[in-house]
Amino acid sequence: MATVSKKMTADERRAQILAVAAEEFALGGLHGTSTETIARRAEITQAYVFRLFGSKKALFIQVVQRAFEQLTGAMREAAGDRTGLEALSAMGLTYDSLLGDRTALLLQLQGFAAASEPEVRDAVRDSFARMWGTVADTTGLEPVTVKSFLAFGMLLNNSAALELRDVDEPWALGVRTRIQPGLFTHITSETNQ
Amino acid sequence: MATVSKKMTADERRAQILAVAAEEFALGGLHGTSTETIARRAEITQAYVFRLFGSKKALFIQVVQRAFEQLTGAMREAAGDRTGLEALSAMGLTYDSLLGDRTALLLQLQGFAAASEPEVRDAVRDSFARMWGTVADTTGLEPVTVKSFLAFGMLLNNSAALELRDVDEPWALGVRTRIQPGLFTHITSETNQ
DNA sequence: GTTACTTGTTAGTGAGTAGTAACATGCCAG
DNA sequence: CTGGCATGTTACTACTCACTAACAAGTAAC
Repeated sequence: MATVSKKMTADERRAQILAVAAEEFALGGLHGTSTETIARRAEITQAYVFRLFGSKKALFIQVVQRAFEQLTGAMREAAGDRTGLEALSAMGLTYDSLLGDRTALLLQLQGFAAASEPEVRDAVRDSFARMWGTVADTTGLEPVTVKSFLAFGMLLNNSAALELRDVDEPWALGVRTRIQPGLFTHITSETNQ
Repeated sequence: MATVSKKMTADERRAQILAVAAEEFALGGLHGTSTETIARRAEITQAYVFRLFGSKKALFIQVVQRAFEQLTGAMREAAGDRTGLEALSAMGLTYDSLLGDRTALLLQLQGFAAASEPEVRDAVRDSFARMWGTVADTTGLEPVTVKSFLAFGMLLNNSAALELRDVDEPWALGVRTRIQPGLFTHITSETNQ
């Protein structure tokens, strides 16, 4: 038999479901993905998904949170001991490199898009706050600079959704233009602080 | 009788449905909004929505396109005869002022989020390209500057989704920090062009 | 090898879904 | 005032959905 079909521990199964659900939710979002689809890809019954996660929304929130944590963790790691603009530069390169695996970027986007559900909104607020905090703390730079950095990240999420990699037009090239992080700090806020 | 219930022309009805659908799709997205909901709010039967728009996806695409056009048009109008940074500054103020009416911003977001559907993706690519073109043409500034400007726009969309207006924490204040557009041009691309 | 427990399935519910076809209603031109 | 057309509804289909309860199967300890 090709299918081994042994029993997993609940934790292993949860991890597997989270992985599958991440890919599906990234494309379909909260409402465009069915628990049946996720269950089928994990080769279990749909009922068991509910036993392990309680509800579809709860699963979605976990998946989105993990995506944020993955990105935030990767940036913190990339910065290492560096601070200031050097840290920001390292973070930027990491974030860019994640274009290869669009999943985490799309999950951020789906999190924002589903934020009209209060529980999702609260979770995403929290995750985004942590991401902001990480960038602010490790770089030690001004809020405006952090804002600029994250703004480019949000644009990157959207260009991942549009698959701009495949578009060869001037505007799409413009969106893909790399930013030189050394000059981030020249953006200043109106209220000089 | 309180309800007048006269017949409208198809064009009037279409306009009414588009208005209602905009509000609903802005919150629920393509898959989180039912045609039944839209029809009920427009006080017609759900079947008639299909007669006028063909499919839910077609209606969604029209709604998203109009949201992009609304924003793009408002920016072009705000710029007026101005060019360069003055035009960009005027545009930025307009975009910001739209935070009051979150609908158009959220619809952009929902358009990106539903872009795994090829028809949606193509439509949003097109709309976004037009927005890029408008900013690039009216300001005449470098691609990197246009990119920065639009990146802040994308962040604004997301902060509208999270209702950051209601959040009174440092990071949320940071996200709301206004950018001084005069210093946009100090962001440069890595590949000096 | 039986007990106790965890992992998993079967089978179903009730509600909601996008989309269709056939019919009704109001309105205007002649 | 009537014929024809545009506006709208009724009634339905075939299906999918999230979620539940009750039961089965594997596994580890003793």
